[in-house]
Formats: sequence, structure tokens, C-alpha cells
Amino acid sequence: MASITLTPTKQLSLESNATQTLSLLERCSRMEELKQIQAQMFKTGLVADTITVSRILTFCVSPKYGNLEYAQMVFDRVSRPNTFMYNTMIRGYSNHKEPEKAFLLYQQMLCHSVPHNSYTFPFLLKACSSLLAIEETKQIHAHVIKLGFGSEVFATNSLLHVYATSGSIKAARLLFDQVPERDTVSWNSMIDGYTKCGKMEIAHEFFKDMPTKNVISWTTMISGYVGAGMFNEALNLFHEMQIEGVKPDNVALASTLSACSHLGALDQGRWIHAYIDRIGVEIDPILGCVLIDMFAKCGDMEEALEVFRKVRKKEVSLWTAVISGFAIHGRGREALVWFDNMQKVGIRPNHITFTTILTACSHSGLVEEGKSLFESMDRVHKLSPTIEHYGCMVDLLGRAGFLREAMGLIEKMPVKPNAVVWGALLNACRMHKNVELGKKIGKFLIEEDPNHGGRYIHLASIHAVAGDWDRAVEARRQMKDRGVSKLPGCSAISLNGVVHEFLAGGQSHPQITDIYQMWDSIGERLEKEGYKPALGNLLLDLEDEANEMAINRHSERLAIAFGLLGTKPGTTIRIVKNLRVCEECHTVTKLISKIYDREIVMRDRTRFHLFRDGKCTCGDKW
DNA sequence: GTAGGGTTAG
Repeated sequence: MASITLTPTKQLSLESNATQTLSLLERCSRMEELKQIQAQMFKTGLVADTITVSRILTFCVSPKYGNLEYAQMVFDRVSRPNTFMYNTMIRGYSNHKEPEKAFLLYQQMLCHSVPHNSYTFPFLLKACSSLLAIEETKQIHAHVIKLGFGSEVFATNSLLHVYATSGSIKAARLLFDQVPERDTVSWNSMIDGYTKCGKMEIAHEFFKDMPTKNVISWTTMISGYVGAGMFNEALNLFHEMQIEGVKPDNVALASTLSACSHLGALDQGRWIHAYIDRIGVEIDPILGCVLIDMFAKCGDMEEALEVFRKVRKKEVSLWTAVISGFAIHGRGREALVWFDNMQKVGIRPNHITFTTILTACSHSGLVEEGKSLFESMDRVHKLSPTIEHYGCMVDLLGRAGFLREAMGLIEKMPVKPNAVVWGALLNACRMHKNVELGKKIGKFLIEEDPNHGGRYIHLASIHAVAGDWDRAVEARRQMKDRGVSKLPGCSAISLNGVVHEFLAGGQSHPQITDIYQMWDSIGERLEKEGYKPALGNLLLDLEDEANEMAINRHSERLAIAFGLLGTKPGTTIRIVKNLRVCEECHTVTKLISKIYDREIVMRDRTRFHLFRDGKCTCGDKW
């Protein structure tokens, strides 16, 4: 008796019949096995019946294997594919890289008069959704109605989802109001749609009004808040969810942790981490990444590494999260060690890993290492550098003072440099006081995008570095005159588990009078230590034109004053959100840490600073 | 005797 060997337990004898073939297909776990089974079927003269072909197609289009070419080959050899097979192929294409081909199959299906069933439209509309194809959606919508699927909840839900999340929220609303049957999925899609176009109040109305909420409803609303930058609202909603007794799953936890991470709400984040351990949720790579990111951003690399050790599936994203943690702490050497170790265990770095490791090198002054990594991207790893990587390199060279080399790199970039790349060079000009080049770039950037507030601020800061306050104020004034708005500076501080936010010029905090008084006394102490503010007074009189320049520092000073009020000497103050820690702020905070004997932790968009006893760990040389 | 096998939302 002849037989082929698949795996020791899976043998297919010549006598096997269709039923055995099916059970083999069911247990099949690799593409190779599938091909062997098919070869054997051919050899033994077994003709694949409808269900066997269906099984094969299902196997090939599953996201895990995704061998659509092979599925298409099998499909092409079926003389008259039935609805199921068409549906399966449409599903396959809609989930993978060529959603357009789903439309092609649908066309064939119509040509051959193969009937639809209730599965056809959800698959087809998924393709519309990934292509943001509103025109096609409208056409399919017409078919849904014409073919009598207008009251099928799956079909109408899929339509709702495409309209709501592809920029046609009004069409979604119209449909939502008229469909005969609505379920939780319909409501969830509406909430998702409204959060995606920034209509947070309406989204919340829907959320409040819906008859039954499930964990996805809660998560949609929470991640909607996170996407809109409303982190406190996100956290509050998570607490409400707990009170309602809805058990959060990994997605809900990841969204909430991301809110904690943005807010710097380390206490709440720790609570959720403990909760995850307590209820025994497995830390999947996504949850692992947000936990690592949160601890790293809040300053606790040890806890971040502890999480890394606990995650079973150590994917590239997890290693990258750790490397990113070292990067924001200016621990470039360790980042490099982890980058090497990751490859030693057979994990290949991707584009994001390179962005991260280049940032780490840049922030730690590891110029040679960065250059050699950048060069190795294409040569060793077969990854072509993107504009982000060029941006990192300009930043790396620029920070190290190689302005000409950075300029040269920009000139020979294969793609048009964007504002991020120029911004990196401009920042380098500011650091190294290259006023001439800085002014040129600053003006150029404003011409490119006159409505972008940040550009004016950049130019102003260059003039400020040169001590040319008149021009600096002028750049600010120009911005004001053109009606360009800038988001007000914002700082947040975490104290006893509560996050307090301060806006530049803000007066709304209940203890605002004490805070201003505190800052006055801080100012006196600082001046006694010999500190002289570069411009204007310390806290800034916001009415005073000359102080326009330093308005950014207003919010962080309110936060520090508040922190000093609420803590004792020898303890830690956490400024958990801040736009940028500038040179002035650095000097002031170093002094405060010494005079008031506090450890001050400060996080800006890219860095982590720990001020202790008049020093800072970030390693920046001003 | 003609089902079976596969759906939508974070």
C-alpha cells in the first residue's frame, strides 16, 4: 500500500475517500500540507467535490495563510463556482492587499447570474471600507435594495459602517434612521463614525441613547476620546464601564492604557496593570506595547522591562517599544544593545524599529553608530529608508553640529523633504546658533505653509537665539495678524492619582491664586540664587507684548508651582505632559530642584527629563 | 432527500 507522508500522524492512504480528505483538510495547518493533500487527491483520482473545493478556498484565503494566488488558481479551475465560492473569494480579496479585485469577482458573479445570499454584501462592503470607495458603496447600496437585502441587518450594518467611517456620516445617519432593524452593531458604527469626524458630543449622545451596550460600544467611545485627545474623558468612561460591570477585554484595556500614557497617569496605569494580572488576561503584544510605552514615558524603565519579560510572544513591536523607551530616556547605548539582542534571537527590525533606533542615537549623540545603522538599512536589511528615516538622520547630524552634512543629506534625498525634515535642521540651527541658515529655513517654511502656527514660532525662536528680540516678537506678531492660531501651551501634572491640566494663560484652576503666589515666591528665591530671566519677568505678564515670546513657558510654570504646593521636600513632582522643554525651562527647573529639594520628572513630546539636585539626566548640552 | 462551509461593529 503506497502512501505519502505528511506528518507522522497525518497519513493519506490510496484508499482514502472524500470524508477522510475533508478531515485531513480540517487539520491541515500549513500551505505545504494542503498542496500535498491535493497532489495525493489527483494521484488517487479523487475528484474534488463542491465542499472540498470550498474547504480549500477557505483555507487559502484565511488571514493566517493569505495565499490568494493559489485560491484564485483553484477557483479558476472550477467550472461553475457557486455563491459560497464567490463569497469566499470576495472575502479573501477584501481582507488582503487587493480589495479592488473583490469588485471584479462581484462583476463576474453578476455576469454568470450566480445568486446572492446574505453573506455576499458584508464581504463586498468590507472592500469598499478599506478602499474608502463611496461611489462603489452607493452602487452596491442600490443592489442591496434591488435584490431584497434592504432589511438584512448584516448588509445594512455593513453599509452603515462604510458610510460612517469613510467620511459620509450624513448618509450613515439617513440610513440609520430608516432601517427597519437596528442592533448594537448599528449603534456602534454610528458612534465610531461620529468620533472619527470629531463630533464627540453627538457620538456621546448616541452612546448614551443606545438600548444595550456591549464591550465594543464602550471601547469605541473610549478610543474615540483617545483619538480626539480627550484623555480624561476616556479614563472617566473606563471607570463608568467598571461600575456598570462590563468586563474590559484587551482592546478596551489597551485604549485606556494609552489614555493613561498620554496623561502620565501612572497610578491609574499601574492599577490597570495589576487588574490585568488579577483577572488573568494574557498580555498580548498590543497590550504589552502600550504597557511598556506607558512605563517608559512615565519614567519607570524597570517596570517596562518587567512587562517585556512577561509577554510570551515577543514580536518586533515589543522590542521596538523597549528601544523607544531607552530612546526617550537618552539611554542610546542600551537601545543599541537591545537592537543587537533582538536580531540575535532572530527578530528582524522593521521600518519603525529603525526610526526608533535612529532617534535613540540622535538623542544620545551616537553619530557614527547612527550613520552606520542608516547605511545598513538598505544594504543589510533590504529596507529602503523613508522620509522619516531621513528626518532622523538630519536631526542626528544637526544636533551633533554637522549642519553642512545634514544639508547635503537633504539635497540628495530621493523624495521631496517635508516640513519635519526642514524642522529638524531648523532646530539644529537654533541649537548651534546658526542664525543665517535658520532664518532662511524659517522664512521658507512659513511661505510653504503660512497657516501653520508652529512655523512662526520656529522662526521666532531663531531670532531669540540671536538675541534679536524685536524680530522675534515681529514673527509672533505676524502670526497674530494673519489670524494663525496656535494651540495654547498645555502642561499636566499628576498628583495623588489626579491629573491636573494647565493651559498657558489659564485661570481656571480652583487654587489659581495660591499658585500665582507660589510662583512669585519661587521667582524671589531664583533671583536670590542669581538667576536672571532672558526676557521679561519670570511668570510673565500675559498682557505685556514683550512677553509674547515666552508664553509657552507659562503653563509649565503654573504646573511646577502647583506641584511644589502639593509635595514635601525629598519627594517627586511629575510634570507628565509638556510641549517642549526649552533651554530656559531647563535652567529654571534645575535650580528649583536644588532649592526646593524635589525630584522633578518632566516629559515632553520626545524626551524624558529627570531633574535632581540641580542636574538633569537628559544629557542635552545647551 | 440538497444542507453543508463562510458574515457586520472597537
